[in-house]
Amino acid sequence: MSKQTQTLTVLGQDDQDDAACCPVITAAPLDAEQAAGLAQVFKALGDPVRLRLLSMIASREGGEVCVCELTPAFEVSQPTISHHLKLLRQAGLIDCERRGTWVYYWALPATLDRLAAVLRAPQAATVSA
Amino acid sequence: MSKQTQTLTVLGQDDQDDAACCPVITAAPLDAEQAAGLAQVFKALGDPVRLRLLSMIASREGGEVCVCELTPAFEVSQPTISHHLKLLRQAGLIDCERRGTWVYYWALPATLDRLAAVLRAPQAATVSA
DNA sequence: GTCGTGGATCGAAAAACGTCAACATAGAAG
DNA sequence: CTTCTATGTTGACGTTTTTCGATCCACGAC
Repeated sequence: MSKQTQTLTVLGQDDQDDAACCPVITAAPLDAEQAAGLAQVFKALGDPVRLRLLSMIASREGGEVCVCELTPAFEVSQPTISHHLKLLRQAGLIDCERRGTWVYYWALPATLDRLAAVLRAPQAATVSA
Repeated sequence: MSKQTQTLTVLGQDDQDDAACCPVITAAPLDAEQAAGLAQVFKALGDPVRLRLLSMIASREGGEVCVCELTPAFEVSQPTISHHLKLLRQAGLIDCERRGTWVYYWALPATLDRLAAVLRAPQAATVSA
């Protein structure tokens, strides 16, 4: 199931060095390559249906949501939901696994955190709990 | 200059109550209205040129950048830059003012912070400096 | 006033996007 | 095997977006 189209890794999830790992918009101008990668992730968030899908998945207590729960929550067709889920997955925001008849999706919080870090102004310090 | 098309206020910049002010993606599913407003702001970030423009403006020490500095930094035409700046302004991410011959843009960090808060997973606590 | 420059606006063309109906695929149950 | 259900994929269509050249407006200089 995880072999469709390859997932983005533009945010440097694996090899974070020091500062090259996560650009911050308020710190320095993005170069074209960083901007292109980040833009694709933000673009994935730039649709109301995808935002609601992501929030339904990311806010789920158990961490996983079956597609059969997502589809009836919208007024668009099932192929459209499937298409949006694919885009969210290609953006590295969610992942999925087939278990029997059903497919379950979960959020990838590392991507969300890194996106938040890109936007965060430097006036607030973060302390890990 | 600030009378073109009206600026978005979907993030509740003015009247933040308690939790209704700033939805958090990992806390609860977004309703359709919240998602529509947030999607428009994220869509504004979903373009490489706009991301670079925003980072050039937001990272400027003095806080202001003249359009005459932004335009030659890209390989697209001046009307295109003007168009992207307009979209960023309609998203509430930047604002501008004409001063004599030139127009200066600056970032609106409150919008950036609120977007970051929407994405932030609950596992990290923030402490204001 | 006229002229020149910085920047926004106006169409228009090409590309990308969102959506659907139709079809394909994977697994469960007979 | 066949059949049924849950999802993903394909191809097409209408809409939106991105980009440009041409034009217009605001301002300073003269």
